[in-house]
Amino acid sequence: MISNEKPLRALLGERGIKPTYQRLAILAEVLDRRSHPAIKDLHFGLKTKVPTLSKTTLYSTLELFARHGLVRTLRIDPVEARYDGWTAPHHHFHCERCGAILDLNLACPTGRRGCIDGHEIREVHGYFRGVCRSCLAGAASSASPKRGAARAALVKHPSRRYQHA
Amino acid sequence: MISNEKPLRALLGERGIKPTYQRLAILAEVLDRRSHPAIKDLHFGLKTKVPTLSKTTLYSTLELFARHGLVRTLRIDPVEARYDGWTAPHHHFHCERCGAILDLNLACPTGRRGCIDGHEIREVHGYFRGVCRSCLAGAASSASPKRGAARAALVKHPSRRYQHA
DNA sequence: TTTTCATTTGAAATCATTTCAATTTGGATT
DNA sequence: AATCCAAATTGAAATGATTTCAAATGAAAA
Repeated sequence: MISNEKPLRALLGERGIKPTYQRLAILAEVLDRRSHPAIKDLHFGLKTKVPTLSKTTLYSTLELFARHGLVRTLRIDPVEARYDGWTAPHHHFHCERCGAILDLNLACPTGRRGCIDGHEIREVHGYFRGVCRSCLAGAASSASPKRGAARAALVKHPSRRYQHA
Repeated sequence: MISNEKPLRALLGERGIKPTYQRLAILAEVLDRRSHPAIKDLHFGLKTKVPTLSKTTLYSTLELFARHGLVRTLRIDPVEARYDGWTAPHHHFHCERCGAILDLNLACPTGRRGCIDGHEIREVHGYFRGVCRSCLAGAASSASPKRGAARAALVKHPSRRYQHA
């Protein structure tokens, strides 16, 4: 019952990852989302399709995927890891008001690899922080996120932490 | 008993921050370190000078400093926040072996401010991850850090998490 | 001195992440 | 189909950074 199952199986197969039901579902979910979901968002989103799915499996599976370049782990949110199914080089913006993480179109050496100062570069992240367009437009009100440098409120499709009750 | 106290007082004074003994000590410590210490490192490093210093004070004080541009909060280490007393725009490299965070000399728009795609940019971070020069040189052995994507061992001046017992 | 207000403190709570042992699964073999 | 085995999954417990909170302290003003 996983939509688009064929190409997903292929994606895993190419990397020698056994295509279990959970893995296919997780991969489908993370590739389908543009909002850079956190573990708990994926857990919530998958609970209908895979009711028994544990967070432990989510953690280990996403680490597996990241290791094989299927997803990127974003550490821009101080509270929790966010996952990105779009692996082409691009930058990210984190709104400190609503917590949304947005893709940025910006020429930059995110694709840069090789060595710098003798260090072997394996990942490059351009992290921009500030207040997003919607929040600037006065979009929403206040209700402070509990942790991190972020302040005020919600809007959009952010990590659940930033949403109203 | 805080070395270099005068200029530190000035730094705080300019920003209207009351120069308490704790704040002066914390500021001195964070400015003096090149290793991007975590809270626990600062706590450890200050315990002689300020034996009663609580982590709560460290957290709140560093947040205060960050808000006033005296330090930068780095989120490149998945486990804990690291603090940087060097506020000029520059990039960072995180070694996934030993956990060290190193400054990179690299022309890049870390200084970029203003708006992108309508979002107001307040901070820019260039995060590079990989294996540092020392670790590549076969520097140290193995003893896995407990969390994060990082694997193997220690070396250098990393967050205590990555050090041998 | 007394009042007042900000700062500091330590203990407890929160919560993402990791660890771990037990269970389940699915493929291979009989 | 039944059995076996290694890998995958699970849930519960542990870990540890960070936050919350109320009480204690300190320092300046009245």
